[in-house]
Amino acid sequence: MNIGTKLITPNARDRFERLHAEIRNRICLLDYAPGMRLSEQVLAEEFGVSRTPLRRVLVRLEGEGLLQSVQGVGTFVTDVEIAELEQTYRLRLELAELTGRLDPVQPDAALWSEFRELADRSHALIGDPDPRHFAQINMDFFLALLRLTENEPLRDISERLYFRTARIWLKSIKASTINMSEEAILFNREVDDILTALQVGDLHAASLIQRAHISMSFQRMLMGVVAH
Amino acid sequence: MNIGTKLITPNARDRFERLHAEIRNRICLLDYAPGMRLSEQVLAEEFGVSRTPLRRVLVRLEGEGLLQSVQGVGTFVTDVEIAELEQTYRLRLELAELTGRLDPVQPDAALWSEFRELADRSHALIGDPDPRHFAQINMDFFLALLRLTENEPLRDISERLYFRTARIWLKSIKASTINMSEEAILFNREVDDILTALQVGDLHAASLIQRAHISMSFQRMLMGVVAH
DNA sequence: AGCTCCTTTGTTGTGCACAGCATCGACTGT
DNA sequence: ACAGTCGATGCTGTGCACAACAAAGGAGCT
Repeated sequence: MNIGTKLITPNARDRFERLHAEIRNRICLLDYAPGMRLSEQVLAEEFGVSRTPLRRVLVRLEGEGLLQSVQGVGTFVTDVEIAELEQTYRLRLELAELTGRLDPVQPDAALWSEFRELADRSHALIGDPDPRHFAQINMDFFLALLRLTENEPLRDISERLYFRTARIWLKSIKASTINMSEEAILFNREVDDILTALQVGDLHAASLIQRAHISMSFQRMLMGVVAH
Repeated sequence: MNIGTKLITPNARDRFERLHAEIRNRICLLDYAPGMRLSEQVLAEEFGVSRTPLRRVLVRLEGEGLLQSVQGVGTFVTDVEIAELEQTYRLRLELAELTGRLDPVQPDAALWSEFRELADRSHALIGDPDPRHFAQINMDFFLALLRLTENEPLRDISERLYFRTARIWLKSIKASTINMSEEAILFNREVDDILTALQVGDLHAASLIQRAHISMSFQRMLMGVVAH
């Protein structure tokens, strides 16, 4: 069976995964902004399925804290309170460090080439600071770093928390386009610093650098919120 | 509106929560053992609903890693590989310690009375070492300790990981009934030690004690697995 | 004018019938 | 006797029609 027919004839599970990833991406990239109402019928028609399988995806996303359905009213993209956002970031700091301490694994050839690509993409970002590109690269880089640990539960919950808060970070970045270039430069420094640590095989150092940058990123985000 | 009518006329959301908690409990208390097949139709009839709302619950539980549905075959209670179990326990150790470090909050009167009740229940366990009672008390104690932090994301993921692995611990306890009494005594010591730390207001110490006991509990569990 | 009630409209939630799929067993050809 | 095939069976997945529900708007009364 080639790839073409696989795309044309997806079984139930694959279709579910596709829809899930697609809608999650739209939420995380702010195509669906926090507070926005989603129509089950419209989404179902767009994806060419009935409401039933689509609802399954929405239920999953509700379990992940990205959506909330209210009978008779609608399905809404969740927002994140500043208090909970701070708690999540403090937790993510600790988890980032754990990534370098629990079941760390040296990157293989495939992961290295992915890191190199990410470095190129992030460099290109300085000249063209598009918020959406920025968010996508940031997400890809985070997910790539997660592959440096073999601890699957740790990966799961780190991913979960990232998807829950990344869009709020993106929202604050978009709110102040002046800081976009500066933010892109700082992100490039983060990527370079972490890759340097990885090149000498010090995964724990890499995770500490990541931790520091997450912390600073959140501080800048708070500044931005206060300034506006 | 009194409680009676509320129980008779539950709205959709409450009903969902009830079914979710009920089935999750059955899985965690081994009423539904790992590998067992659940029938959507049988469950739906038992709870007096159609398959549709029940399936919503099952989808959520699948997202939490407790179930897995396969088209044409059935819905199965998941098992946990020994490798993943070890990873999860190592992660839970760290999270337990974080509970005492991130947003700790002193227990209020209600929580204190709950702790006293738990101490009584765990003492009663020594004379009557029933695995199911043991599991229920262990779970209630864990959830009570979680209320010592105000960090909601931390509570969420800790709960999640607990529900995922608690049943495996219970399974290994049930496999060797000889160790039940000994295990109950050790659990009582854990409760007493932690409550002692809480009485002097040292939440971080309490979390470190919990961490130590989780670690030792897992070690004993590995011994039991090797012995059988 | 302002308030109340009711109707209308659009949404998510539910029940049911059927499709898709995997498994098992019987049947048939060799 | 045996292997392969085909059909029966029972499961989850899907589509559709309708119920439950909440919000908005208008009619009618004070």
